[in-house]
Amino acid sequence: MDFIVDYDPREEERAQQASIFDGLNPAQLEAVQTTEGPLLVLAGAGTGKTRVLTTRLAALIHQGKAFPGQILAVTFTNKAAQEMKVRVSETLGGAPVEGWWLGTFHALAARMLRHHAELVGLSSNFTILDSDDQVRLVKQLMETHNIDPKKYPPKMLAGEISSWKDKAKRPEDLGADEVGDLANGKMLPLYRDYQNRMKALNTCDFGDLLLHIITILKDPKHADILVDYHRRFKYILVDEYQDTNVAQYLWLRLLAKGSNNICCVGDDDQSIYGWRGAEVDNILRFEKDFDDAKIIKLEENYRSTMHILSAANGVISKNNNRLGKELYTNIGEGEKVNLRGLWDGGAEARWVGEEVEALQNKGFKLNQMAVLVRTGFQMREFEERFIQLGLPYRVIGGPRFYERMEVRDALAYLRVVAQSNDDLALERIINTPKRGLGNATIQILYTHARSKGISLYQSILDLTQTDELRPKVKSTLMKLVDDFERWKSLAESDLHHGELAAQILDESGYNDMWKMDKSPEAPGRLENLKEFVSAMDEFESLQQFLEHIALVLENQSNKDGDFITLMTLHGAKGLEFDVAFLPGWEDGLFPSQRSMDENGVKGLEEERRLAYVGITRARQKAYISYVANRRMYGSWVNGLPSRFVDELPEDHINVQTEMGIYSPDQNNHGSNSGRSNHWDSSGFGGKTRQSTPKRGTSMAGFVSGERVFHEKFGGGTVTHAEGQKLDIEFDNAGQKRVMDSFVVKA
DNA sequence: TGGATTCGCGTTTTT
DNA sequence: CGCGAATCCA
Repeated sequence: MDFIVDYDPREEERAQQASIFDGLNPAQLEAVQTTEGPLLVLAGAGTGKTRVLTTRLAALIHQGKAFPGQILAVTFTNKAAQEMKVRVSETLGGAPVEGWWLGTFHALAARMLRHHAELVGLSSNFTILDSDDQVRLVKQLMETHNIDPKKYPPKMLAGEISSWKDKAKRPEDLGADEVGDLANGKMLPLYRDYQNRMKALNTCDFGDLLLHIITILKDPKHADILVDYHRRFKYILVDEYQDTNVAQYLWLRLLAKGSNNICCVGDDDQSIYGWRGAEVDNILRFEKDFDDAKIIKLEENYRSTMHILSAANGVISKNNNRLGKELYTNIGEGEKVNLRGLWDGGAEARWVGEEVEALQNKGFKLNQMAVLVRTGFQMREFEERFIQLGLPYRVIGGPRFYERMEVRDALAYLRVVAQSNDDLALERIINTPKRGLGNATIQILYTHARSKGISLYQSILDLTQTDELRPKVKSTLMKLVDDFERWKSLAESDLHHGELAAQILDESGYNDMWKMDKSPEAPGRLENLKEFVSAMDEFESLQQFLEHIALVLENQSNKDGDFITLMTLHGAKGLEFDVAFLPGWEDGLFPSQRSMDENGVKGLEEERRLAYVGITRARQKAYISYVANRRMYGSWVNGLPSRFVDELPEDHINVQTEMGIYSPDQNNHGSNSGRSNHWDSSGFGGKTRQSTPKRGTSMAGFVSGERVFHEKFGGGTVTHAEGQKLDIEFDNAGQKRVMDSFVVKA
């Protein structure tokens, strides 16, 4: 059986010699050693949860309780899977971990599904669509259903379908009340068609990987399959449990019902992927579904100083929907969290730059500093400033390698070679590079394909036998299928697929297209294509490579050198830095207005968890800042300090201010200030704001050479930098009211 | 068909 | 403002 990997019996010997449990605290030890039955480990930030998981895994093997192949270790991201592999391997003295059931939900589900694909109408070489393909498919289907893409953006409808899949709902599982009247009530037929089309194309989207395998495992007709997996997996380990969606939960539950030995590790306070289907409720359900479940909390933090932890605790304690943990540390008091209000985004970037340089002089390494922003556009100002200062920085995020246009194009060629029924891939590259095959031609091909119920590729083969197409078009298409047929036979020969890819890119003219291109990105794209080809060499088959690139491939970020890191708060999860800068704490930006508008209290609480994640990234120093003026989408927007600023516990904060900027008064600026109930008013951002400023906004600007700071917001007391106090009442009708303005010397 | 121009809109991000 | 998509026009 391919999934069983023997372990080296000398491991036990090694275990005798060096205890892998050294240095674990009692709670961690208990979590590691409670190997029988369901266990939920609630582990706060920086409490060593990954260590618990890896130690546990290693211990199971060390102690001979399970072979690697009998352990299902599931993580949420590839990064986490990678880290786990490395650490387990280290603990086991360098044992290889290839072939273990250790990986992400999607990768493991895909692996299972390959064995049983025919049971859901697929063949085992199905390809995996990315979200871009999904949207294009939805868009195509919308046409046949007469759904207006202007009224209903394809992206939105694709999102709706994905969210059903996140909940493990197939079209036939959806009740009338669950469908809603989106797209004039045509969502269900659209979803049904979408699924049928996917089967015809022999593809899965990400949601399908889990959906299909759940369908199979649940089916009483295939009870033997589930029984088989139950026999295989003696232990199940799950990381980042708070990020699981319903489908992932169901999958886990189905598999865990065999041995009942399931250990989940997570932190409800760090659930920041709710917008993508994660359900914190899965943590609560755990106790219900596994009635003898044991719960262990890890609350001792080994990362941050007490002031930082207390600041984080203070903020997160404002969330009502949480299980409740209070982190503590023995590291020491440390420094208070620095809080600073500034004039605008430029000033904020300059200030951060100054602090960074000062810290460098004190011996802090750039590698141990990070600027963590809520949204990507905030990065620009920091980049500009860092460039001016000559500070080396590294931006994490942005488009991933395999999301780049040229990589996806190259991939599309290979997908057609691997599976010529992949219409979406073929459509992508049929006229890339330009071959003179425009919309009109593609429509003809599609019409033919649809009427015959065949694939695009097939319909090219058909139509090139007739005279329905213009001679020029016909010969171009014949050349194209000739090429593909040749590449397909090469793929089956023993030509290495790396070489095959290189050949395809050359012969198709794709490489030339970029060589001719004068744009500044072109050289980089060629570089990426080279990398793409060399990445292929590491895989045994084209099939394996395609799966890897769809599910696994990471951005390679060079860790060498001393760089300050610039990334979003989401990207920072699981990382830690000596120094964390948290700029942009303005209401509407953070917490994000949209999150609050769309998801109300739930959205706000998720934003608050994001704040918690942000603060707890810092080991020694945290800097929080907000500005009065920020440039967004080309125009100036004025903001108030985030409500999270108000929530920072005073005792752990070192408040700094700058001219013309107020700092909130802790006593009078609280929850009944009128702000907290009004996230649904369009108080911030967007076009509405400019024409009708509402309560909750302030205005600031330059008037005749002097800085004038107008207050136009309601609620509470505001202290200005100069010590003036300004009492402001808010208008219950939500009307904007200029309460006062004053002049600050420039 | 495809280059040029206007339009419209704008989190976070994993697989 | 800046980018991608839709639309226009040769």
